[in-house]
Amino acid sequence: MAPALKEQSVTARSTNTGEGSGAQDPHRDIPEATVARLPVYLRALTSLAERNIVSCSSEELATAAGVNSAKLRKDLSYLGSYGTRGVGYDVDYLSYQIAREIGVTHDWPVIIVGIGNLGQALANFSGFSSRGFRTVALLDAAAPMQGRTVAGLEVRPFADLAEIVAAEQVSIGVISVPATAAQDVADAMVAAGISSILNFAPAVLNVPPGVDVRKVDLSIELQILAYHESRKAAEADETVDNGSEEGITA
Amino acid sequence: MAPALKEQSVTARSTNTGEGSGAQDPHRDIPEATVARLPVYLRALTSLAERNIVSCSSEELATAAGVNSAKLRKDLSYLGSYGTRGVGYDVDYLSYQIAREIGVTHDWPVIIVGIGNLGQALANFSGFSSRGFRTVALLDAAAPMQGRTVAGLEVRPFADLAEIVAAEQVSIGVISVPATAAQDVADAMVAAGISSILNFAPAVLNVPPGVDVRKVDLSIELQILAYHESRKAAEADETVDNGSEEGITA
DNA sequence: CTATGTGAAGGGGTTCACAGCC
DNA sequence: GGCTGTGAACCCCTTCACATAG
Repeated sequence: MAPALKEQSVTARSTNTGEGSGAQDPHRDIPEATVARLPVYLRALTSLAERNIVSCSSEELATAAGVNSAKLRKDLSYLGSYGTRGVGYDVDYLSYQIAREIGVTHDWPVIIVGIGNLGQALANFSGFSSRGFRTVALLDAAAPMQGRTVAGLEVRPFADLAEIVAAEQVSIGVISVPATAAQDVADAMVAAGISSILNFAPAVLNVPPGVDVRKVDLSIELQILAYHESRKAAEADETVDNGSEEGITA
Repeated sequence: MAPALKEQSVTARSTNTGEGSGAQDPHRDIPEATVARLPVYLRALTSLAERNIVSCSSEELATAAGVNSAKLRKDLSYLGSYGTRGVGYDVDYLSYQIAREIGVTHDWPVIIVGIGNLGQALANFSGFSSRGFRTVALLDAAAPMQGRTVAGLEVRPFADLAEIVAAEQVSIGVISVPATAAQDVADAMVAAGISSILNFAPAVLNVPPGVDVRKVDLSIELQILAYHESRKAAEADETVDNGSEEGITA
């Protein structure tokens, strides 16, 4: 599972017109936890489609997505009733509905700032360019990188950021620079008009309200694993120490 | 209090062995959400220490970590009382206590399987080798990669996995192979004795109970951003449409 | 008087179990 | 009969507010 999914925006504009009646809201608000799983369902559906499966039950889709079926059905219920009782879901139809809800029926232009080892890997990552995103520019502040071609794109100077964002209507930026430079890059991105940032630098970013930041942090993930690994080791020791403790031994 | 003993599963799978008995002392159980933030606090503390700050309040540390102070204090309270009322926290002391709780007072050996663009970036990532982890081997199934040196380590055949894991006592593995190969790699890792996996492949992994899997998925993160970005656009349109904000439209 | 540590209240998310429809 | 869609119970996490200690 992805890291804790708190963190996201402050955009929290209460769109709640609410007052008075139960009038249908313009946009249902989907729980954040559900939003984080929709892409997983979409991928599972794509995988089923590739195997020429046209229809599936909530149980099957849930298994493919790695969740339980109750959760899957509850999640899908926030989008609407796209299944057929007693039958299941049409793979293509549900795929489209989820893609539409996420907003990836058309491609989003994305820029990557920081073309070091990680930035190059991201630029080459096919998943980027396939599922709803198109890398339109690579930027780096270091002169040696500039002008080189990575993944078919020329690396351009960081100073061109604002110009590119405006020209290509970019609203999503990826930061893969060292931690010390991350805040400056974020500031420049926000100033240029970007309102969603995916941050790979191990640094806390300060951004104004209305800008979303998601963080991917390798060493944090490893440390979380280490914590549980430590406990496993401790438990094993304990079990050896006082062999019993558990009644089921019989 | 001794809440349910139910071992929660951290990540996707891993229904831990329901260790019975209500022994509470051995290891207090720290909420998963808190565990996920401890590494963030540790990094913030390290950052403070580098600036020669020896003491800090919960407010200062919380700001550095990007959370609010109430949450920080609550989190730290699960570890014990390591602060001084009316004063704050000693940076070095608290750092050590958190590192000890996470289990990163000594380095964990890690192997990386799949030395493509991403694998090479991970191997070169200094954060890996600094904060409690040491990359001991790089493996790849493709002959052309084998024997090459990446980040000072020779790339070895995937077939050597079990041997290396045993020799180096590896319990944490990183998967950076294409999605189609990920499950096979995971199976081999588990068979070799690895019990924690960090998965970069866009695939759902099935692992037996007791094995932890954490997933880092680039396109999922982007899609979550896209969802919010779509809504921002929709809201902006709306605002333009019916210029009035609230209006009961009498 | 200051800032930590913590019961208690409040909100979300997951799970259950069944009503509703095919 | 089977499977979806969903209210309700349950549980965890966050936030508040203050007792507590220096």
